[in-house]
Amino acid sequence: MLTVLHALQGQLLAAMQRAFQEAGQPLDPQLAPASKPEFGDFQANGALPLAKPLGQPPRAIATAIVKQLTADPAFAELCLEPQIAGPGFINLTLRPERLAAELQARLGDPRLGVPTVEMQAPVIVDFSSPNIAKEMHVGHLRSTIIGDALARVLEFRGHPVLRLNHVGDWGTQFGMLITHLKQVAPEALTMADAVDLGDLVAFYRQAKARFDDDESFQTTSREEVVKLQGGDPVSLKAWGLLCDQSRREFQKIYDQLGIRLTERGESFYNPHLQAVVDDLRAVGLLVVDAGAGCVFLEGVSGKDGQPLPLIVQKSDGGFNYATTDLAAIRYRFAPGPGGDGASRVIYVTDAGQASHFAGVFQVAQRAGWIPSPCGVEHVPFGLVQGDDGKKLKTRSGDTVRLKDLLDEAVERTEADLRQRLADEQRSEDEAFIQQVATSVGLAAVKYADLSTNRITNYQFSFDRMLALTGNTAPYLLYAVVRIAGIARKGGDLGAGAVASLTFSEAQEWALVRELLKFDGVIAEVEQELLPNRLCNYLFELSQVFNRFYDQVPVLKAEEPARSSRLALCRLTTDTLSLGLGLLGIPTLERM
RNA sequence: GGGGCUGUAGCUCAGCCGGAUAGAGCGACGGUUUCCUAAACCGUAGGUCGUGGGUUCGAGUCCCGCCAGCCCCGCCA
Repeated sequence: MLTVLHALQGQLLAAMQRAFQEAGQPLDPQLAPASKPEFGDFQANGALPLAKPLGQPPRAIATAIVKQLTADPAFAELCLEPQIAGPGFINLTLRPERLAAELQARLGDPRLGVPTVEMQAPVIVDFSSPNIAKEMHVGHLRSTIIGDALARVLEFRGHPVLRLNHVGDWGTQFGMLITHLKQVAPEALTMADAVDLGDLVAFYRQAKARFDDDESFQTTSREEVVKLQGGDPVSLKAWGLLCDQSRREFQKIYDQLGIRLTERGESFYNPHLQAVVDDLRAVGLLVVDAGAGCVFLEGVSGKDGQPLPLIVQKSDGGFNYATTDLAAIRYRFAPGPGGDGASRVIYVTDAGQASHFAGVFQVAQRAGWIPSPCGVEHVPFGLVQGDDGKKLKTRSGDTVRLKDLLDEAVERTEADLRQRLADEQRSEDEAFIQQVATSVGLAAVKYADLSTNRITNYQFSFDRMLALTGNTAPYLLYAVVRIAGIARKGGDLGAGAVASLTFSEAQEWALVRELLKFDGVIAEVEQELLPNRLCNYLFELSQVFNRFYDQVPVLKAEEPARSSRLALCRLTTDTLSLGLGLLGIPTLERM
């Protein structure tokens, strides 16, 4: 309905100009979707702010606007007679035939009315980013799920999206890992093929334990870091083996979640780190303080009111994460072939890194690495908390492994499903049970995360996310299943445009109006980067559909109502499937 | 000390650029099954939007103070 909205916006503004062109006041129709169904489809609040400057009652102003508006034949074609309500709101209701026409246009449209962007510069979404040689844990859950959903929405809008996995594949911890590897599995370094190093987490723990206890191991580890940074072939080979092993483990999770990522770890930027510091020096931003290369931040002061530095070169000459992040920004905005030529770079990381990114972005900005119309954004999200409101931990107090968390969701779903089958005396084969349990379980985890505003902390609860009622994945998936049921029972949902759509019931019109909101919601998510807006919409759509399904017969209806209702079913399932798909959630035929 | 985020119904959360009587879901209570999957639907109860000021036609929303919780603050990421 965005095109309708824009048309109305123009008509309202023109009407206001005709009515009050002498006023010399800024005119804004303040057009918005109606706050309640009884107010129609849209409301224009623009009369109210004019009351004082014009010295007229707001309802009189609204009346004057409406008079001009109704004189516009284009408006009369779109809307019924506007209503003035309350202190001076102008309520607009679209003509039923316009609504039906809008719906008709979406029936044959795989994009469901969502336009494709013209601009073709790449958008980078930086998300997930686990550390090599460590396991993915609950801390990676939100970044991975939210980042994937945002990437999908941007891709759907037509942006070329680069999904970057900025894995932690460099740093001092590799000294001890490589030293340990060389001593424990020297044969791995001489073999041509990748070897299975087994449980990397245990491997990491062993290396860490030795590093903490054994002084000579520490010394060797430190020397190993230097060798690695110096490009020693054996050290590099060992490093590569560790990365490969980690990569295989990460990939299992990504496959399970259906998430596609391009790995480009921190090490990728190593060749560019020195240039970052050189550039900063060249533009006069670099200050050496206590031996460290710093850029002092503007508008950020520390304890004694002194400006706070961003350290880009340690006093020992080494680089740190700020250097790497700066190198990444510089590379991502730089034109090809030595850069990505991005127009927008989005970082999906936890809110705790907000000040770090603010500092890095400021320095990149001042260094001139972010070209003018382009933008860099931190997309923060809150902590994952347990039922107790504290950071989520296992019963023994350990960090929750992502794999365990996902497995438990699937197991719980399976147990639920088996119970239900028994209660209903339904019989399904094993493959069906596994498929439904996996699909619903993972969908529930994703949806629960995506459906709350990402900025606040998120309270993780299997019971809530797997509930079959309320704003949950199972509820939405069930709406899709119901429509699939109608199709199985003889409803033809595959037909093209229906000759004429006719609606008579309130539930039908409610569904029509809800379906037409889809394009606006997508535009909002693209701009605000808030997936919960899409979740809320899909939940409301499911509710409106369930009301319709409950109260209005489809298959048993007489023509022409039957075809029109089937068209509503078809558009509902298409919208839910597309919307859930953009959240990374596949739908089911039966459950 | 400085900075950031959060505070809305018993619980979990929405709330768009400041707009009409602040909304859902869960839980509670009460209904609905010859009928497309009741994993659903309908209804009732439940609020000093942390708090005190300010801005204005109008504030949950914007500004200032305060309270509470969480997070960040020089060589980890």
